[in-house]
Amino acid sequence: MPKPTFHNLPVAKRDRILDAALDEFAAHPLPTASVNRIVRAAGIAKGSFYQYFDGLDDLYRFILFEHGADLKMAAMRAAGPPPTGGDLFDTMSYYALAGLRFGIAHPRIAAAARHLTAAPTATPMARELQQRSRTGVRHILREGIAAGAVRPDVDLDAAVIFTDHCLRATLDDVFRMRFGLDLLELCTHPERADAITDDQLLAAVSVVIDLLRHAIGTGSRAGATLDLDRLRRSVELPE
Amino acid sequence: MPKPTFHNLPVAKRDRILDAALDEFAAHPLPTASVNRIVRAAGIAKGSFYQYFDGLDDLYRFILFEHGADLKMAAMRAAGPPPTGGDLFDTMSYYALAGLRFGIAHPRIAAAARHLTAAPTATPMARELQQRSRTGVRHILREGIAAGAVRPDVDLDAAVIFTDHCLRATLDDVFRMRFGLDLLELCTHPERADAITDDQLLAAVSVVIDLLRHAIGTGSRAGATLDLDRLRRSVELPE
DNA sequence: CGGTCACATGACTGTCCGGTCACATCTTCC
DNA sequence: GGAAGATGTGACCGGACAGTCATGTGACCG
Repeated sequence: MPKPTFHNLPVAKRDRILDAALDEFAAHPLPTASVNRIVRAAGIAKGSFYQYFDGLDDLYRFILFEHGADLKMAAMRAAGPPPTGGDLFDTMSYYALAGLRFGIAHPRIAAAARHLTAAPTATPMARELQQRSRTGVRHILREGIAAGAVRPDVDLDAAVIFTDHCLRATLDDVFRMRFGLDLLELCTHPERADAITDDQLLAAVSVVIDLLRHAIGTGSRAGATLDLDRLRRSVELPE
Repeated sequence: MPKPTFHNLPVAKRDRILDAALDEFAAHPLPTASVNRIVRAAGIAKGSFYQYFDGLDDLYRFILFEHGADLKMAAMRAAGPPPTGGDLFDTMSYYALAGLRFGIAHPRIAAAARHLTAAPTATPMARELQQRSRTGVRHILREGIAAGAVRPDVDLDAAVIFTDHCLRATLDDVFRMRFGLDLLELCTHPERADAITDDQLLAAVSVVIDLLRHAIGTGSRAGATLDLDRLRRSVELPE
């Protein structure tokens, strides 16, 4: 956790630091990120950095798990509840779409998170992020099975891993392929996102969700509503 | 490419260097790998290293794309052709199983490759590895469509990405989950692989392939034989 | 006023790194 | 033998890094 000194900072200065940190973490995974570069970009003294944070890890964790998580939750909430009448997979589409939109609006956060999820060496932070995601997915799949939308004969553990990959890595790649747009490019050229229409985004999501639907769905368009808050509670680690 | 001096080396010395490099690349992705550590472990002078290789990239590329690729191809060939009578997905299982076995036998190579595929920043080498894999998958899917084993209405581009993720990342994770065994642990404790039976491995593969079958298969158990050599040729970059 | 406390600063230390190069050693061939 | 070329070597250079700390600054309070 950042030290109290950080939270006491004037907003402008705090934002300058967050901005520099986001730039750094979007461009570099934790092991190659540099305190020196951040303080240079933020225009603060090195000593000050260590008065705000315990170290890079501390800042990284704050950016992803507090700053980023808050922004994302707010965005999901602002999107409103999914339209009624769809089945479980329609609801998943809806949230996946909101997730994509969030990544487009905040490419640096998405890029930082991807550095973590993609890291092959399982750091505690990566584990935590993965666990959060998979706990949520498991929750959804269990509801799906109960509602008759998901085949009850799937191996749940494997299905969780599979669905998680679909919703994150595969969707990411399909997005990149369809729009020829890497997250990092989006960080430096945010205007490129303007060319993307909602229909195109939805189409990209649908392709992946359809594969998912065939893979684990029952074929009966059973309905299921995902309660965002319940989902969130299920995901959050015990305190 | 390594310089001729490297290939002229006495076998024992060359193997010492390869061994040290494999240790390093299994434990560290390219950006944090260190020449110093390698030469220390291999017991050679730093200057010698630069007489064998242009730099770390050079060695990394050699390890993955020559040394590793040769070993893997040999292993696949040694496994023999897939049993006849199965459909396309059975054949995929067969090769996926051979791939898993290779990873167990050569965990350091598999770990190094994963560092590359997982890296979120698309280096030229990562791109090349991904392209090789996806070209092969595309080849397979097209044959699958022609043979009636794969739904012709799938979006081919998306299906390639999807299948590629299933066969590599998802399978990897399912393996890790089922056996509680990370690749890196396997590097340091190869004896742990002894506890794994072929049946268990096949079961892990089958779970993933079944999801894949549901996702993109037609349901008709159409047969298709994958010719390893033709596949390899389709994957190799034009020279 | 003086004293205290929170924050700011950047020079400094010790470490590691990649890459070089002048020199040593070994091989080969005449 | 001895010359020439190939190979081996590690001290050395410049640069980057994380983290520290003595010193400075300014605000607040009695």
